[in-house]
Amino acid sequence: MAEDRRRTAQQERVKQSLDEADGFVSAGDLHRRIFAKGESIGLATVYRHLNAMADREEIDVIAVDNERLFRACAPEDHHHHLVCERCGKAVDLPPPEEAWFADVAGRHGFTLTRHVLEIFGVCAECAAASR
Amino acid sequence: MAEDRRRTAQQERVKQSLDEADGFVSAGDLHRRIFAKGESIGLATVYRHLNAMADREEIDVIAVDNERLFRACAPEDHHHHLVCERCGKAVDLPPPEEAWFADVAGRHGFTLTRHVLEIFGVCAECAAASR
DNA sequence: ATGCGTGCAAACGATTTGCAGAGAA
DNA sequence: TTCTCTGCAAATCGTTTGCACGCAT
Repeated sequence: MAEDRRRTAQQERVKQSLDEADGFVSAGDLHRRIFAKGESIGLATVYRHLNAMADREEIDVIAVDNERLFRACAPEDHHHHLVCERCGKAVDLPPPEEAWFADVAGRHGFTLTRHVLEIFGVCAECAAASR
Repeated sequence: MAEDRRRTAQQERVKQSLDEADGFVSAGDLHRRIFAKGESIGLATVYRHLNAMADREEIDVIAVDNERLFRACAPEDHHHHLVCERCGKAVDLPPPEEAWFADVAGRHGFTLTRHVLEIFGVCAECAAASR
């Protein structure tokens, strides 16, 4: 069954780092973050755990440009982010428009299953630093 | 400027084949379709035109898994789609909320660079077929 | 001891780029 | 002629996989 999985340090590192990262991160990002914490892991292993968790639907995945971004899935506090492309800082966004999605979907005869919204930009500090 | 572009047969082939393809197609698909019509073109050239048109926002691009899909699209009905998870059918979404992104970003001191919005669901037909 | 999990490097598929030659202006 | 566009092949990039070894069970 699905329960013959082993509990390992790497498993934990990937999951924890993904939790710490607020918002979407790429596999490479995550790998870098883990090393930044002084811990070690192979890039391939990061991918393997990321894919495994995605298969089990424990995390969210979106495809952007030529890479995939992963995010710890927290169904309850489902909200969106405004992410700084320079420093990675993320700001939570209020979900007032949440209903709009279901509305639009329904208007086109669709049954809504999931949606993803991420906004990227450059925060005031980074903008000031680069000039 | 933008007007020192030359008009070539390849340019036309890419654009026309994209028009003929109903829905989203990958660069490789398009390349194959062009050959299927007895015409010829280099794969790199297909990519170059696809990217050029995408930059000019003459076509739509969505990232799925590890590849990008392109589709002919009128400049007015800008971005964002409602995608059926079963059959892949994509419906355009009106952009009335477009301004909301820049607004929210600005309110947090961010300079907007790009945003990702994906809405997935099951279309009426697929919903009916699966029951 | 048994076999899943890991690291490394090679393999891969999609996309990009360098460069010399072809063709539009 | 001039200078952009094209084709081909090599180069990148993100991701996956083969294989031998280590470690959890």
